[in-house]
This record gives sequence, structure tokens and C-alpha cells, in this order.
Amino acid sequence: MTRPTIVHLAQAAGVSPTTVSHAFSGRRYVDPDTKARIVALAQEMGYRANPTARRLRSGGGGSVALVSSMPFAVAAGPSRLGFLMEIAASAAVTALSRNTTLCLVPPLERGSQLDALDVDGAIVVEPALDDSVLDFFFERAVPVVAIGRAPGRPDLPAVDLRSAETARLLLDHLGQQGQRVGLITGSQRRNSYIEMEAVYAAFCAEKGFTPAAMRIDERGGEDEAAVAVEAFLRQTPDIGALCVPVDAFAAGALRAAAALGLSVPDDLRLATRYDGMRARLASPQLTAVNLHLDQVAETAIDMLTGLIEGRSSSPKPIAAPLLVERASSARSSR
Amino acid sequence: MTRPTIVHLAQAAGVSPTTVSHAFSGRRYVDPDTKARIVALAQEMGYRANPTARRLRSGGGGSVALVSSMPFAVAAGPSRLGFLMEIAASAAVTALSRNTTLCLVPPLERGSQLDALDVDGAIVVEPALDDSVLDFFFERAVPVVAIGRAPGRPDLPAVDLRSAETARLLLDHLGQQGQRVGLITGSQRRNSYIEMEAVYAAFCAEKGFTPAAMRIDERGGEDEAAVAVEAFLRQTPDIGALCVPVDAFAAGALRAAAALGLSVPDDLRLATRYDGMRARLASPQLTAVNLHLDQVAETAIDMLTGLIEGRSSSPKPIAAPLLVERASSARSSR
DNA sequence: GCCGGTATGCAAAACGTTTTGCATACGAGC
DNA sequence: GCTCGTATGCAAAACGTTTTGCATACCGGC
Repeated sequence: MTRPTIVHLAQAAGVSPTTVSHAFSGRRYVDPDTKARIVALAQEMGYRANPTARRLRSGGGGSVALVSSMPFAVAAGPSRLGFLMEIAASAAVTALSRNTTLCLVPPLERGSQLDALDVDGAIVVEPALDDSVLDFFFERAVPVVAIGRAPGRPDLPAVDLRSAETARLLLDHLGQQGQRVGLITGSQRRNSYIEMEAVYAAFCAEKGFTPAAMRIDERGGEDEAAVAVEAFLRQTPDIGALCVPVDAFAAGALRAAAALGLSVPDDLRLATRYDGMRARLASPQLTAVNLHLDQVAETAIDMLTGLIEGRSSSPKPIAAPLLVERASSARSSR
Repeated sequence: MTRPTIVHLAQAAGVSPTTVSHAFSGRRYVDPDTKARIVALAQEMGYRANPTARRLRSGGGGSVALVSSMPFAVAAGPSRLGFLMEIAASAAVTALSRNTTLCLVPPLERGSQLDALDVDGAIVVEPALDDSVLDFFFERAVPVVAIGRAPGRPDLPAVDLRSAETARLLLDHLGQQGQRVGLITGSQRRNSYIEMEAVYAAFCAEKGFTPAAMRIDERGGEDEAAVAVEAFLRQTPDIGALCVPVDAFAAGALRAAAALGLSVPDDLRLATRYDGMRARLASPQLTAVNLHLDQVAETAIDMLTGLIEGRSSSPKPIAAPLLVERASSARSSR
């Protein structure tokens, strides 16, 4: 009744477990007849190697974690989809094609019991400065690849999201008619915010206008952003364009504009970073950037498997970010 | 340099591995002083039990798979988010709180190497008739819980999505002003389609109008739906309302209506099933149903862990589906 | 008749835990 | 002094693989 093991199969085939193992792994020669007999018998008995035993002996093999340090249960509702999940979808596909499974790990809260987490590596999405998620894996000596560089850890293998370029793309586009451009980022210290803020500072200096930037706590999501952006716009009424990399915040900004009677894009041009459903289906549709997340996910998985197997990671570059112009930043007709 | 094992720790503490094991598991009494010493030393040495070894000895423990048989790489773009991913997010959170990890498994294509998949159970989202995903797990004697009953397998544990009620809700709403209502489902044989089609037949008989239904292959996604629905509407011009449970198809239906110069909701009232981002951010927003997917995911995880541990599954019921009225089916003003 | 090579397969030692049955020591009760 | 419970801990056997070194048999060449 119990599941057949390699010993049962070996007995049935009249050979040793060693031979059975070799027959399947191909690591040593096995007489073709013998092998055929074993395979046929395995089929018949429904034998299937126990993956746990296999990985105990052979060390690791077969699964990586995908983790975000962004709130994901906290910011309930639609915002928990999007960026992370799009990466998850691509990464799962890629991982599977590398014969690896992908474990989805929600943000680690303090006291989370994660002993069960048994992975050979981890992909951490947009780690923040001093991110405890990174420590968690370091303690366990689990190799990590970050998506988006890890602030304060220039040595950590990462897939570069090219945030500086992305920022430049957005800002140049938003300010192309001479508008004063504002910037809304998150208060968490993620590399994309940091790079964007730096590019923004340079941009302002170049154009000769005073920076108008604000940071919002990610945990508040769209609602908090709507309130905060409204206050921000009241305070800086000469802002003609707003760069809002977090799509949930951009949705909040749309609401803020509406509340103030500002028309988008005529009174306020708006653009966000991640070209996901939120950007595509907002009204008006949001100008955004194609970050090639499918490539990013694939590259991250490849780097990680490389790291796990001790190969030096090939830093396959991601295609340059691509501006996707939409109605929210259409050239003003006024 | 290598990671310390229980033997190293035992040596360092001057006890046997047995005692160390008991100190952590609490399955036998260990002198408090000894235990404290062991724990302190473990901390210092960075000892952490190897989960693989643990599960080999103790049998299973710690991970479940989430699988959809819906195309997910095939239907690229935005449609690969949504339903499955919302469930994934909730399920991952619930799973973690049960000290279990969630593996995301993309649709199994023929020949997929899934030997690495080492899970104690699986949640299959909306299985179709004769779904090969189910066979895959049966072969491996992995317990399965379905989300949405499995057609042809009334015995399979499942979380009921209450599709009949959902259908009734949508149809009654759409037909409330006497319109003739059409139905668009998927050509795959999933329980929700089957139930909806049955309710629809009864509904038509009741109201005394000829059914107008169509099935579309899911793999075509929104684009194929746009084309198909346009043809469908041309052919049955007296349709005043359309029930389109698949949100990607509903988005296609919107495009079809626009192409035909039909205004939604004035000329055509529209409603879909899953109240996700797609419904909320479409223009006009789509009337949809709150299926309580967070509850569904949590219940599925609970049933599955129950099944794995041999407990009889407690069939905690899901809250009744709730109609969320939006602009796409607003009461016609004409 | 001996040597070297190839073909085929096995025994036994890992891998790092958990679990079970047994052992020792010690104090209390008689 | 003997028995008995309780406190504490250990040895050894699992769990199901993979891996490594060794064994046997056979064949051809000298």
C-alpha cells in the first residue's frame, strides 16, 4: 500500500538499488536490457524517486523563493497584484523550464515561522536599505539575487532595473514643454527611488527650477497617496507635471487631480513607472515605462541558478527601458 | 566552513544528537540547563536544522503547490494576472501562517520535467473536465483540493465557488428590464461554465426567450474574444445584455461593442464574474461579483492541510457571492 | 598462461535528521 | 538493603536516495 521505493523496484528487477539509480540517472553504464526491464517495471509499479531523499543526498536542487519586501497583505486590494505578481508569473515559467520550482513567500513579518522554507536560492524584489529579508537569507547561507540593486550592498548580485535611465526618460518626457515637474516616491529606501531622486535633482538643476518632491509611505497605498498628493498639489500649484513611479500612488494622484478639478493631461501631465494593468486600464491611461519584466525575471532566475551551481553569473543585460506614451501625458492642446 | 549539523552542535554542547533534537522539538523532556546551553550554542554557531533531512525522516511537511490549468504563459500580457494571482497572493499569506510554503506551478505542458516538484499537497484552480493536472498529482499520490468543483469528479475535495448563485445574480441583474441576455463562456469544460450555462438555460426558459450563448477558447484571450463577440453581436442584434464571466473576454466584449458603435450600458449592458482589477479599471467599469477569493484561498489551504494531516476536512462555507454594480450595467436611461 | 581492458554490477558509506527502546543515576518508601 | 518511580540522556535504527570504490567475468593479444 505504501509507495514503492528504489529497494522494492530493485528487488522486483533482480538488481541492486545502485543499478536502478544508475539506470535512471545515466551516470554509469547499465546494460540496455537491464535498463529496459527496470524502466518497464518502474512504470508498472508506479515507482517515482522520492525528491526529498534525492535532494538530501545530492544536496539542494530544485527550488527557489521569490520574495518581496513590499507590503503585500498590508496593502490589500488591487495593489497587491501588479509588479510582484507579474514577475512571479514570468519567474515561475522560467524556473520550471530550468526544472526548478518557485516558492512564493509573502513579506516576512516579525516572528514568522519560516523553518519550512527549504530553498536553494532566493530572488528578492526591490530590497530596501537594511532589508531584513536579505538578512534572513544571509543567515541561512542561501544565495540571493536582487531585482533592482540593493541599497548599501553594491556587492549583491542583482538584475539592474536601469532606474536612472527610466527616470530620465520620464522626466524628459514630462517636462518637454517646459513644465515644472514634481516627483512622488516612496519613503522606503529602495534603489529605484534613490536613483530617481538623484536624477530628478540633476534634472531640476539643469532646467533651473526648484525641486518639488515628496515621499509617501508605501503601506498607505492608493488612498493615502490620494490625500497626500492633493495636499502636495495645493502647496505647489505651479506644478504642470508629476512623475509618480509607484503605480498605486499614480492612481491616487489621478484622484487628487480630479478632486482639485485639474484635468489630466491638460492641467497636469502624469506618468508612472511600471506599465502594468493599472497603468493601462486607468482613465486616462497612464504613460509608463516598459521595464521588460519578463526578461528581468528570466535573467534573475538564470543568475540565481548560476550562483547556486557555483558558476559565475553571466550578467546578461536587460533591454533599455522604453517609454510608453499614453493619454495621461499627451501633449497639451492648450 | 560548511554549515554546522546537529552532530557538531551536539559535540560542542557535550551531549548526543538525540538530546539536541529533543531540546528543539520538545518531544521529550530535557534538563532546562542543558536545553539553555544547547540553544545558546546553536545561536552562536548559527546552527539551523536542515529542512530536507527533517522532512525525509518525518515525512512530508511544509509545502503545497498552487496550479492552474488555465493558460498563463500562453495568454500573455495582462490576462496572466488576475484570478490566479489574487488567489496566489492570499494563499501564500495563509499558507505561511500555517507554516507552509506555496509553490507556484505554471500550467504543465506536455513533457514538462516536474521531478523537482516536492510538495505535500496541491491546490488546483478551476480544473477542467479530464484535466491532466489532476492526473499528474493522482499519480504521485499527492492530495488535491480544487478551487471550483472538478467536473466529472464529484468526490474530489473542493472549495465551491457557488457558480450557480453567481450566474443567477448576474442574469437577474442583467435582465431586470426585460432585455434579452446573451452568455459568453469558455470552450474548456470548467465547472463554473457548466453551472452558468445550466442556470442560463433555465433562466431563458423562465423568461421565455431563445438562448444566445457562445463559447470561446481561453487561449485566444481578449483579442480573440473581441473578434468573436463582435460577430456574435452582429448575428443577434436584439441582445440587450451580455453575461461574460471571463474578465478577459469581457474586456474583449467592450472592444466589440465599441467597434459596433454600441454604447455600454445604454445599448448593451455588460457584466463579468471576477471582480478584479480588470473589472474595476475598465471603462466603463464592469459590474462584477465579489467571490471572496481571500476566503476561498484560505479555506482551500485549510482543507488541504487537513487532508494532508489525515484530518477530515471541515467544509467551512464561503460567503455568498455579492453583486458589485458598476457603470457597465447601470440602469438604462433611455 | 599471463596481462590489460572493457562490460556489468554490487556493497557500503554517505546525506542530517527524528524516533524508539534502553540505560544509568538518584532519591524515596518500605 | 531492596524496589520503584522519575529524571536525564544515549545508541542505533530508520527515512530513500546517490556516489564511490571494488569485484567479477569475459575477451583479445602476446
